[in-house]
Amino acid sequence: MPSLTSVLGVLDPTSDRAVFRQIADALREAIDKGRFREGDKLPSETELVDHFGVSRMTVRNALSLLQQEGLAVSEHGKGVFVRPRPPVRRLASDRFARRHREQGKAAFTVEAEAAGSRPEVDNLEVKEERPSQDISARLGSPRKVLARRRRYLLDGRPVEFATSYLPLDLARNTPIAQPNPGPGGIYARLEEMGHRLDHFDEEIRARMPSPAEVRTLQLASGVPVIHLVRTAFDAEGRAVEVCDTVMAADAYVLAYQLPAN
Amino acid sequence: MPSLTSVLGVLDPTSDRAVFRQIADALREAIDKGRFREGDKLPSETELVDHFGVSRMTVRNALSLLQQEGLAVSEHGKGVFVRPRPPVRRLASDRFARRHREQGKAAFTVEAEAAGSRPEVDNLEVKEERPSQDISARLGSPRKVLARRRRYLLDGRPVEFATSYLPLDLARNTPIAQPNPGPGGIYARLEEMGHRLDHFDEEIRARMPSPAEVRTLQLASGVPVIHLVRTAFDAEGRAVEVCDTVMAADAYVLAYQLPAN
DNA sequence: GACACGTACTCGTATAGACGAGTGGGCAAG
DNA sequence: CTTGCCCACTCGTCTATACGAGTACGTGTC
Repeated sequence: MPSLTSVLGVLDPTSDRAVFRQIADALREAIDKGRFREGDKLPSETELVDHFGVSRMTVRNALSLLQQEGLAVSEHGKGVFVRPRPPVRRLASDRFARRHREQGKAAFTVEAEAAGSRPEVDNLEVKEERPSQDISARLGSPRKVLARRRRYLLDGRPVEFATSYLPLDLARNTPIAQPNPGPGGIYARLEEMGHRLDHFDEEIRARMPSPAEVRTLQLASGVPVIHLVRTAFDAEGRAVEVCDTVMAADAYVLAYQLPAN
Repeated sequence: MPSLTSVLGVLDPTSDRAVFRQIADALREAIDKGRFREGDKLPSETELVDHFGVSRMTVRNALSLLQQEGLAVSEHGKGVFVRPRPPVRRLASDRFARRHREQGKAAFTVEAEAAGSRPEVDNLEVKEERPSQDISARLGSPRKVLARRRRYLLDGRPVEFATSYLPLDLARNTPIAQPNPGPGGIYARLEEMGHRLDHFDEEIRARMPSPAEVRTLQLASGVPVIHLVRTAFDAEGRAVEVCDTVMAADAYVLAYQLPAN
């Protein structure tokens, strides 16, 4: 195996760049050049201390930088590893087209199985509650809403946490208030109930996760979340559902098609 | 002014939660509750050291956590501040509709001025180059492409860095190869040249920025980027342009409208 | 008043040391 | 062979100290 010097080079003591940044640069470059590949173990803190002749805190600063950048993950007792790129789930903009609703299975399940992954849904919760100000405004200020919460996993890994909100007067005592709303999901039920869906508005933000989100999505540090809020409108222009979704950003690509006219 | 204890509480020595996490929790809670507001200065490291009775490194670990979460920013020589939420630029999915192209000014300029901000474009670069593998595949494998790079700023703050790629056979010796392609931008020129635009495909990812992106977008730590790749197709189904855009995630909300059928 | 300077405060960087805790392999006892 | 333990190695947390560098402000000089 090649010497650390040939892989990482040495420090430039004349540089005004902070030592821990130089070390981070060296590691980043080695990763970019493929000297360390996805899942590979980086040199241990002790090895880096010996190689660069610096204190351990300096090395840890460097490694911490790489983790903030999402390039590396540390595992207690094992080492620091080049962060593997998980398989990406692609969300196409036609995923809510009526033709997809008419089959039966949930969209998430169908797509995941087509991609060769094992889908799971957990943390199911359906309850009535008072809406937050934001949700309330989007739904036309209902006094109470039905909230449907669930978490989606691929091959055991949580990738998405979503909550649907529906005005209570619309959802109470319907299949939508059941844990399993039946084939085609709540959009199919809404249409059966006479709310022909017209269009969806989606708003997309990206940000760093809250500590709670880190827990429920088991996020590595340096992984942002995509926050998507979708509002469903029926043919009369009424907002009939708002779906608030937080996704692990390293697991998703969102795809949209826009007409040019 | 209230005592630090009433704002931040005290440590729980019996807790198994790491001290620096407890300190971060206390600060986070105080921020959430509005005890510290946007732009407010947090207690200095020294004050926190005195208040919690811990060493400075522990306090710095806590503050560093908040910065990674995007909740705080530090300024050398001044202090650590609650990160202000910059005004958000909203990108609607109809922003490339033909009717918007027919006026004249660049979309960015028009929107920014409408929102009361001062728009700027800089770092203009137009050159011919060999496409990367990804760009090449999206454009139908041209040997060379015209690359148009520019950076967008709002009120002096960089918010977006974009590169447009066009097959060279299509763009060479046209207004598109000029630094300023004229009213309506390159999409207007493409249509004048007979490439009637049919639709756009957009792919959206979110991730942490590279060090180079941190520089060009002057990103605070804890701010992800939104990476958007748009491909423009003409009526014959040919990909005539790919636009690769990196946006400061805290400056943008992307909005899309999807039909339900 | 304008300017230079010193000083106190801020965060940034780095060192050295200590102990805790998770992991995995080897070795010895059963 | 299996089980259980120990040990070596890993990263996690925390202390204590030191100096550098950017900022703000007051003070004294011109």
